[in-house]
Amino acid sequence: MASQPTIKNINTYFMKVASWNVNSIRTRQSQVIDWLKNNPVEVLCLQETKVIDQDFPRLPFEELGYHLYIFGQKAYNGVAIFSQQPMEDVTMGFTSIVGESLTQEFDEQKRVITGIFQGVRIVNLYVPNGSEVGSEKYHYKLRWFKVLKEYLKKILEESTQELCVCGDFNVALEDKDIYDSKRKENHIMASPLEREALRDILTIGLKDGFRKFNDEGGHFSWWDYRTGGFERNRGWRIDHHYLTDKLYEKAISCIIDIAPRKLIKPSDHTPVIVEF
DNA sequence: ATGGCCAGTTTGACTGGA
Repeated sequence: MASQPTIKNINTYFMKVASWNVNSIRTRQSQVIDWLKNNPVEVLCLQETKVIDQDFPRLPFEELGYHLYIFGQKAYNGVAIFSQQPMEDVTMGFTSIVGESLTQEFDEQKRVITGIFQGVRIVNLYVPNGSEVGSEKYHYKLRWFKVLKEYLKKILEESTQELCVCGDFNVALEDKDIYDSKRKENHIMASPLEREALRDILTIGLKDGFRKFNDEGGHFSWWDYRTGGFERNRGWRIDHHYLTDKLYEKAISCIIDIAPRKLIKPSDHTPVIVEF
């Protein structure tokens, strides 16, 4: 776990932003509440909430003092941001940022939410899974990344804020982000075109917060339910925080908290927390 | 070597996840 700010860095401590694909907020409600009590992060970005907005369990999180910004749909996808103070300029989906001509096929799936917290623009993403390399869903994922780049470019052009772009990217950028990379060379989430699409987005000026602090392999944020994956540490690092330069320089930690993955009936993902 | 689990809905059978 990340330590509390020390004397040395206390003047630079500003906030923690966590990202967690919970695989249904209703099923994981009590785990998220418990986690927030132990980890009172300023901002929590959730993915795969899997519930329409009117059925989202707001109250228990509001009772913890959080403001909720939610963008959900029935059964699939769904993103949310919880924040300890109100956020400004909250926007759901791609369309209002980049216009309808690019995004018609994308905003039916609720995967994008952004807002400004204490002068930092938070972008919370649930990138399409892609199913299998070469499938229709795979090509949808690649097109989605192209629109994401336009979206982020537009946000960067139009704002003075630094960006924290986080979420479930469904891409492991490097071989060391996968437990057995040699056997996954053209696997979904590791294929060259997916990695190229994500790397291309990062060229607009974003850096991986986790890799500021850790060069090692073997650090994962998702483990398959089916394979006994967690027990064998057969995982992937696919949940990321990408930061613009000043935030990257300011960052003082980025850690993966594997404790929730050890619980009974866990999400298959576990939270990742950046502190700056 | 293979496939294995989980959540939600279309419910005891599908889709989608990754």
